[in-house]
Amino acid sequence: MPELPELEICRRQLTRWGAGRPLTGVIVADPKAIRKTLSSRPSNADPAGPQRLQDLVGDTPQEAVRHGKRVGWQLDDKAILIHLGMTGKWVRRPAADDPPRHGRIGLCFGEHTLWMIDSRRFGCVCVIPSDELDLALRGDMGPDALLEPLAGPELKARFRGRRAIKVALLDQTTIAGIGNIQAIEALFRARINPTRRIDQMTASQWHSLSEALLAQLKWTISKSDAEEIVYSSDADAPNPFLLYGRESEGCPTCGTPIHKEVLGGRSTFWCPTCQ
DNA sequence: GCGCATGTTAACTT
DNA sequence: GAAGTTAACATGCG
Repeated sequence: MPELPELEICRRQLTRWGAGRPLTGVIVADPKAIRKTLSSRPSNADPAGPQRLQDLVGDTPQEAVRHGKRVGWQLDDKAILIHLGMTGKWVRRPAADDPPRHGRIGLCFGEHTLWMIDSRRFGCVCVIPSDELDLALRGDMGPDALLEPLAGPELKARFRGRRAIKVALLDQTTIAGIGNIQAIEALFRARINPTRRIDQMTASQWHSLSEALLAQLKWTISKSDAEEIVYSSDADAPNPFLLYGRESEGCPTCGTPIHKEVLGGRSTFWCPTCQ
């Protein structure tokens, strides 16, 4: 379930599981998961990708890094660039196990194999030269919402046009890392209506939003971290969010039924009273 | 069978 | 052109 918090967990896990250990093998269960550039389309697969990945065997990865929803993992003179799409995640399994369901790419470190599993196949990996990693990670994205948080005035300055604030938050070129759920929850924390036009937001609202974004991300990360130390099937995990997925339930603050509406093509939830 | 899904982006429409 | 909106991608689930 990847937005910025899940990618931050992914970064920590890859580091914990593989940094400083030589890569002993790779398994390409789905060649189309390796693309020339980060792309959500399997049709953009890199024909030379499997060989490029194979060539990394023997190299040793360093600490993984992250910008927005992208993760980079530098090895000796190449780097792996990772995007998890809608349904990707990494798990660690004993090397002797069969490939997990929807396992796409396996990175072997002796006794264990790290698997990227991704049912919907929007996720991908790329193998690039190390010196291209920084540029590939950042691309034309805005500052990372967690590592480079903006105060109210700076935040306001980055938002142009008249779009609804919730739609603008999902635009990665403005701020990198905010997805649909984090946008919904942060706007509730800031008590801002998701349909509010960005050119009509007050200085006070930009300030609230700035604090709410950071608090929301940190909260989700701390929550996931505790749960994800031991990986378990996340099939029917309880919904930990205040508004997301709770249409018609009572607002946690005032009890008003939560409103759901599609904004910018994605389901959006808010409290008609508090926001 | 139908509707929906946490991301990205090509293709439309204003 | 700019800006905003929708459909499509591939697949599973309730």
